[in-house]
Amino acid sequence: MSRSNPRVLSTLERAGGFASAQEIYRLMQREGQSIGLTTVYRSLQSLVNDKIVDVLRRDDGEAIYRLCGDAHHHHLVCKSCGETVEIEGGAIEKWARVVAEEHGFREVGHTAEIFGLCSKC
Amino acid sequence: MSRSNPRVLSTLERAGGFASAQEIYRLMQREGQSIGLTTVYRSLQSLVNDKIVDVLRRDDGEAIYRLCGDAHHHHLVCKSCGETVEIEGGAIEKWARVVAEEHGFREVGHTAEIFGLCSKC
DNA sequence: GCGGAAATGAAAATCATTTTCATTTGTGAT
DNA sequence: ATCACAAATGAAAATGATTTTCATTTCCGC
Repeated sequence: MSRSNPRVLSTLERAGGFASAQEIYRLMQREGQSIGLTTVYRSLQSLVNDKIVDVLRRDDGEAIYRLCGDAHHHHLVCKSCGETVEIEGGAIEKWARVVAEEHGFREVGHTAEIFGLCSKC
Repeated sequence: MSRSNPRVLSTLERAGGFASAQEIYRLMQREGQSIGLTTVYRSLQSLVNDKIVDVLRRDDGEAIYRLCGDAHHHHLVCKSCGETVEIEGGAIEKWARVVAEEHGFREVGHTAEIFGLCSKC
């Protein structure tokens, strides 16, 4: 077994609590930290086992890791220029919980994103 | 551009309307149908573009393709067994529209998915 | 039939992720 | 300090899904 390398968790936090393994690796490289990709993967794996972070999937299938219990938010993204606004999702949280309960689901999470054209585009 | 090979759609239907590209390919092989993996991927891609099938992700990141009615809906997916329930998202629709308007966005769309463990898992 | 566009598929390329394995580091006992 | 051994590390190879390339085949309209 292996333990999580604390620098990985710290980097994930610094990344906004939301990043892929590759991104964390590149970020650490750029910061001059010496670490192997293998260790990044192993540390994330271990953080997931310990339920310190959550795994989600991007649309392209890449795994993204998110700090658990992080007040999570959603994104409003411009299709054209990519401008992104972080938004609260109070309504969504409740909707997800209610719908899941109705169908007997437990340990529920969700993803939601809104996209459109921003006022400038 | 390429059109969907009808045998791919037919196989997806026969598979219970829920399968990965690799599974569809293997299934067709086993049935003695001659087809290339590339064509399977291309056909599925095209079916997705035409909104005849939906793409979801298994826990391991593999893409699974699923027949779906064309009414806009969301999914409640079991993280463990993949069971999927189609759900109405009335609350989401409104939320997305309101939030987008607040930030001056137009031509708004959204994605939303709920995942958890179903009662059997 | 002829010619070009679309479809096909084998093989190579890509990319995230996992595995292997040899090396390094940390720790506890002596 | 030193020895012994477990845990951690990371480079490189392996894996597996998906995409790309490209040469060949099939289809269709003329």
